[in-house]
Amino acid sequence: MSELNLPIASFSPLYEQIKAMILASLQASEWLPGEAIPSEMDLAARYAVSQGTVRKAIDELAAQNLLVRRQGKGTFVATHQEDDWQYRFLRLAPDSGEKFHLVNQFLACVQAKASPYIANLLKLKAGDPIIHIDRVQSFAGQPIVFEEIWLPGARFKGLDLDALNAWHGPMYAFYEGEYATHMVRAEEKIKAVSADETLAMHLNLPLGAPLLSVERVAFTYGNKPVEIRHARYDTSEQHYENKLN
Amino acid sequence: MSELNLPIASFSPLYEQIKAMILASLQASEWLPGEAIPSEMDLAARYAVSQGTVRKAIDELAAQNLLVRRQGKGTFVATHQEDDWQYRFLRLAPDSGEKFHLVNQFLACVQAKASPYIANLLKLKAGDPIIHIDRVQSFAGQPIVFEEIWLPGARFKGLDLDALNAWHGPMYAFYEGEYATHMVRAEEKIKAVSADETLAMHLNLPLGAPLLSVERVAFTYGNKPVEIRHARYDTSEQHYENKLN
DNA sequence: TCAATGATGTCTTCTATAAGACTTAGAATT
DNA sequence: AATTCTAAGTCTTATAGAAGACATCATTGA
Repeated sequence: MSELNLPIASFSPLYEQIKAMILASLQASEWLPGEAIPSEMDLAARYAVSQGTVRKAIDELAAQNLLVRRQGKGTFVATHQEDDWQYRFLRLAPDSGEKFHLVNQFLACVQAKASPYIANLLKLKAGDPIIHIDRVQSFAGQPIVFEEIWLPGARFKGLDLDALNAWHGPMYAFYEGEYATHMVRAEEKIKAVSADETLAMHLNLPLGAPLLSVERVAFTYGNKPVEIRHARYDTSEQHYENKLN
Repeated sequence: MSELNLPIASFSPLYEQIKAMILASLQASEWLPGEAIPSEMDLAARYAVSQGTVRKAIDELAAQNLLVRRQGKGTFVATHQEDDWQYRFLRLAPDSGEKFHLVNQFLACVQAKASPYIANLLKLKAGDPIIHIDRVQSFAGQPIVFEEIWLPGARFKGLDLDALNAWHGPMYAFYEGEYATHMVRAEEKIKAVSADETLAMHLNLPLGAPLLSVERVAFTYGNKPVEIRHARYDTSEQHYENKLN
């Protein structure tokens, strides 16, 4: 059924088509992060397929962490404003195994023009307006993370140091609440580097100390890159954790 | 149905019970890596449930990379002896983006007694026999990886330098073929360190050069740890790649 | 009287099954 | 040699009922 009224993905299985349509609604902000989407039955009626077909579509979106299912309650749009999502993108952990809470200090937030390198990663044109943030994060009084962030100026209009300092919580919750930008996934490239003068100063380490360099590109819906980060971790007392499946 | 003849997981959904039973067969080597398992229909008959229920169990095992489905052909036990699995556990990639093939050189393979640290990770007793391997891997003539490997002596009886040198291919394919040990998943802890004298020598770098330290624990079926690795990567021309979802 | 308890209804996702479509590969036919 | 057929596998879709969450409302007990 319903092959005629579907402009996209006409020759794929029904549940793939449903998946694409739900994704489109998500991307169009028809349902906002944290909100419930219509029930499986409602969606089945809307798309004129069975509940099980909608279910399979939702299953895959939930597997990608775009949706969150709660039996008996409903299915919700994933949000970074939840406690258990604080550390979804932070793989750094203390060697001791204890929980850790990083304290944030923003050093700068300036408007600038995109370098060719940054422009390329963010799919902008060199010279387009961007916002550049510097921050240090500390644990137990010790500065541990030095991080630079680049954001497209168009999407994050008005972001300045005051706005950042007024916010208390994870960065991605901030983007979501203030700039309607939900991060879906990210790619990281990790290297070992030596502390230069600036890094040594900010992280309170000797010149040449080994640091973990983590370059991240983060994406919203539709594989759109919207944030570049370059972090340097002092890994003398902590490590980057990764699971391979 | 069939609650009486199931010793394990009696109060979980049927498909979970099936999943556990398939997993048990896998662990017991009833079907070997690379082989096809019985068809969904056959398994359904065997466990006296419907094909769809078996399917859901297999789906989850396939999602964990324990099984591989091939439409029209069958479902197969995952194996490391496949081309596309060469790089499943190797996250190092050249900055340039090109494909790379690492050339292996084994330096040592000795029998020893487990230190408390290694014993703990491998769930052995300190002093139990282990095998300790040193190797260097090169790309384009340059040594890039220095790696130490610890294996439980009991499981890898007879492994020596000759056996290693006779093998040409990925390590995990070797374990699978020669020691009936299939790796299922791994955990890595990553740090930045400075090259000491030994490392500088092996990797042809100045003393104190920054290196990526990667400590891995690898597990077979049943969450059994069977390999410890401590690698040091020279990341001046390559990086460790990671995707966050 | 009032608060705590328990039954009930409704809306949700979750589980299980069945039927037919699609894929693959090899045998049979032309 | 190319084509068609067939058998055996997985994949897709639909349906029915079970199970969880929660609000409502009646009942109970002090």
